[in-house]
Amino acid sequence: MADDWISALESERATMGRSSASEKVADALRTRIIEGELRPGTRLSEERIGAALGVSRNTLREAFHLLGHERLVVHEFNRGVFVRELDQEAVLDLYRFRRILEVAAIRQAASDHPDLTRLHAAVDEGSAAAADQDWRALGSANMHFHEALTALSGSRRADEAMRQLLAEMRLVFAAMADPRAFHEPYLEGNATIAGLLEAGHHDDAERELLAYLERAETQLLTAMTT
Amino acid sequence: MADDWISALESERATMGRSSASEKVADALRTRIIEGELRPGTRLSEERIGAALGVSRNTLREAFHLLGHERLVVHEFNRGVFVRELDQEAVLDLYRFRRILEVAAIRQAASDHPDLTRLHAAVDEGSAAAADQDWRALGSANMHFHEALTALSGSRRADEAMRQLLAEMRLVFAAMADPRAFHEPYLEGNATIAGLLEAGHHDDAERELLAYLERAETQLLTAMTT
DNA sequence: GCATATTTGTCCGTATGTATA
DNA sequence: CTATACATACGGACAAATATG
Repeated sequence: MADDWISALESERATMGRSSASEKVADALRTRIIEGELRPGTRLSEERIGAALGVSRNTLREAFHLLGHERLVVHEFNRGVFVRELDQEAVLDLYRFRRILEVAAIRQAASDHPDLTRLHAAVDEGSAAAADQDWRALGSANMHFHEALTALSGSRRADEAMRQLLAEMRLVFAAMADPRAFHEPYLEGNATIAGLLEAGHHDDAERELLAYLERAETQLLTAMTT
Repeated sequence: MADDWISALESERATMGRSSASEKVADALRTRIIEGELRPGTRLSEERIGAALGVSRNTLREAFHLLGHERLVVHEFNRGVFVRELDQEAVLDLYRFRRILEVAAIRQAASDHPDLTRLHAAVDEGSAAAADQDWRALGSANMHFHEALTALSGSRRADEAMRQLLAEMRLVFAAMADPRAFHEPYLEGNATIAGLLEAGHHDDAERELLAYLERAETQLLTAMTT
């Protein structure tokens, strides 16, 4: 059947005993969206999901708001809540914003000379994941790298904006056929950028990052046309 | 029959009829927060406000979520929602992020050579407000200028981030004793930046902007210590 | 520290309005 | 056009957490 995911949701009921019910519901739905189990475009019916999770519609609506805040779902008035679908224009804007945040972080690092251990840790995490051939972990490590890079800007808001942005990018990644082919090439790029920053060559690091983002963007866009 | 009123109603429908009850409630609360009528730190009781506005608690809670997304209120679990209070650290981060967004916009403008009419319009709007001695309008014009400046980056996300950021800054402005003394000096700075961009002197525009933001930031921070 | 009152978190039932087959 | 399914919104209820005396 096409909606096996709804019966799979029922197994979550046991773990949802304590603390903010709406957040628990949001967590359950978020992982299923990020894992690609809930495909973009599917409508999230209040009645059916509420019944499956054993929560009231009020609580469920609060969870929908949380996910809407993260842009993982879109709310259409009087029509319901749908898993977000990213079109090419959305991906373009995602990368425009990434360039703004990550370039600003590198330039800030040029004057601050901040600690880079988090950045190197993310590179190591990626190497380990690649060695284990765990492509999902490799994707996570890649995101951790860019989170750590953005953190160099010293702005919590920039951090949070990047976290949100990367969560949205998972919507596209989940639809990618071959996660290895997509994530693996960027492992070397991350190491290069970290090395250049460590050596104080911030201009080179910026150039490498921009080339890196350009490659990733075009690769994603061409994958979306097919 | 003279049923002109039907078409008159339909024009209303385009603007008003689209909004849900929770959005209307959020609008009402937002203006009261921005105008300073609801001071930072005050708790927004579900029961009292619900009764005052004639909406149910469920609807009111949805409105609270909307305002929470805009960071105008903070939600403390099992305690309620409060009008957000910005401390000095919050203002520091606000300005850190403004520098990132606005500097990125100017650098993008240096390569894109985009249309600057919106920017000049905001400057004119400020001049008119100053001539009318309407300091509230001057504050709005100032915000429109920075929105228009950020728009030069070409990123919708950057636009939205700046809109949110400026809405939060109103929380501090509302607490300022003398809006004239605060907003008036920046009118000249806006005109200078717009002129430098028009002339293609983007580096000078960036320097002027950074000095401008530095002044505003320290002025706000010192005003907050008293 | 305790007992009380208040307020939020959550759920339920229902009525109304809206979209779609 | 009708019928069905669904979202929106209301009001009441109770448990749990918090604030107050």
